Amino acid sequence: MISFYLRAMKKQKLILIEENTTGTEQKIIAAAIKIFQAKGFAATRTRDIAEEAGINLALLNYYFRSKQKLFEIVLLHSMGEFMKALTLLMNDEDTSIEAKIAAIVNAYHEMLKEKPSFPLFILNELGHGNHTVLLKATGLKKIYQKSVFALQYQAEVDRGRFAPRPLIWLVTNIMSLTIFPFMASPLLQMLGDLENKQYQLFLSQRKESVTQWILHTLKP
Amino acid sequence: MISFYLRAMKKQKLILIEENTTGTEQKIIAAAIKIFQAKGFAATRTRDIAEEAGINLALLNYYFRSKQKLFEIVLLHSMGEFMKALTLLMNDEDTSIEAKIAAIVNAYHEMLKEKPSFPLFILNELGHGNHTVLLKATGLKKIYQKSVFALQYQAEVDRGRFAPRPLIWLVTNIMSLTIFPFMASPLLQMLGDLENKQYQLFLSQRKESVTQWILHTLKP
DNA sequence: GTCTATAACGTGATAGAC
DNA sequence: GTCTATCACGTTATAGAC
Repeated sequence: MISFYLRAMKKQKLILIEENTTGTEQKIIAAAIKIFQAKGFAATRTRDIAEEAGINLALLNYYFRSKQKLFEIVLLHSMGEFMKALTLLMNDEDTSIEAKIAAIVNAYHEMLKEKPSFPLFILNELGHGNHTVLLKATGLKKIYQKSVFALQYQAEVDRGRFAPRPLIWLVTNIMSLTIFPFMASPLLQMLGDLENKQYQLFLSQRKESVTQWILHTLKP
Repeated sequence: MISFYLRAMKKQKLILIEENTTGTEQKIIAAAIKIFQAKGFAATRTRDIAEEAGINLALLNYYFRSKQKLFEIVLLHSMGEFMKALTLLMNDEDTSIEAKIAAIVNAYHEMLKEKPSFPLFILNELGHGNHTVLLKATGLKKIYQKSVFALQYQAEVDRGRFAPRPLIWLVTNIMSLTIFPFMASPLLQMLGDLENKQYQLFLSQRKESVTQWILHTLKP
């Protein structure tokens, strides 16, 4: 996975790094992913990353020139992970669009159960720095606009089964309904007076309804 | 507004500060709100706040003992602003629950048009530090659980018009559908290939449908 | 209350030995 | 490639004059 994004970045001439990453390099990247995602760019100290990787601070600067460069690799990789569910499932030739939506909702739930801090990290960093360049480097837009999913959606619109709106309406609703409840868990847990386990249960029960709600938003 | 929260914090013995805030104190708080909300705790330098307030750095530490203390005031105030739309509108005796939902959706849109970075700031800081204590200090839970809105909701559930689920289901959907599109604007703008103005238009057009979608999620 | 000057500390990055 | 030691700088916080 990582090498894929390194290749993408190389194409964009954003970084100059060899693909054949050594074991140490991998360890550092893995540690950086963990710490950066948990604390964000500003609150992260390169010393923490080095410690997590079990290596020395100097070595970190030997492999990656600076904190910023290392961060860009992490952000790009995170973006890829974050979009993986979407992009992979969107190009299944054999399933209906309804089935795809259900699969995407499910995939996001599985991922966010493991990494609830994921979307907050990405959206936060995307909002702060000028990382729009990086966004484009992932080639996300193309994958999204030329997907089987997009074609199926347009076909349904043409047939009059879906309201005639740009695809972004649907994607916005899918993400809103699936991702936000994970991002806002501290707030919603407090309001609903729910313990961690109870909140997890709420989310999984809710998941069963989400796909139906999304499909309803498509009606003309 | 600020004094209200200072009073709340005083009750909780979290900070020791006089209510009769001077002009200078207000200027510092206003500056702190602006900078902290824009950049988050870690990325903010007290120097920036002092400059924004037009005063000296030492003065900032004279009024507020530390960066942390000042931040807690800002976070608590921000929480209040963020929930204001919800809590005020939830206690209108004269409107139906449907009208309340529409009003809340509208209020959030108005607020987020002005301050799009608001929710990202709050959720991010809430997720990082141990600010759960602060959350409780706002007394949000009581306002929420004992509101007219909550009573109306329960009445509709008892009458069988709404599916028998805890109120948190509804609140989660309201927030998800209204707030997330603002938080994820860099990502969604890129995917939808929309300029800033086009994206604003998308959001306002979308708003017209959101209330209906929310009402649909209530059906048994 | 408000300022200047500075202390005390933390952090990113590098020099240089091995 | 990997380490120890250290630099150079920025930042929070305080001391002390006015």
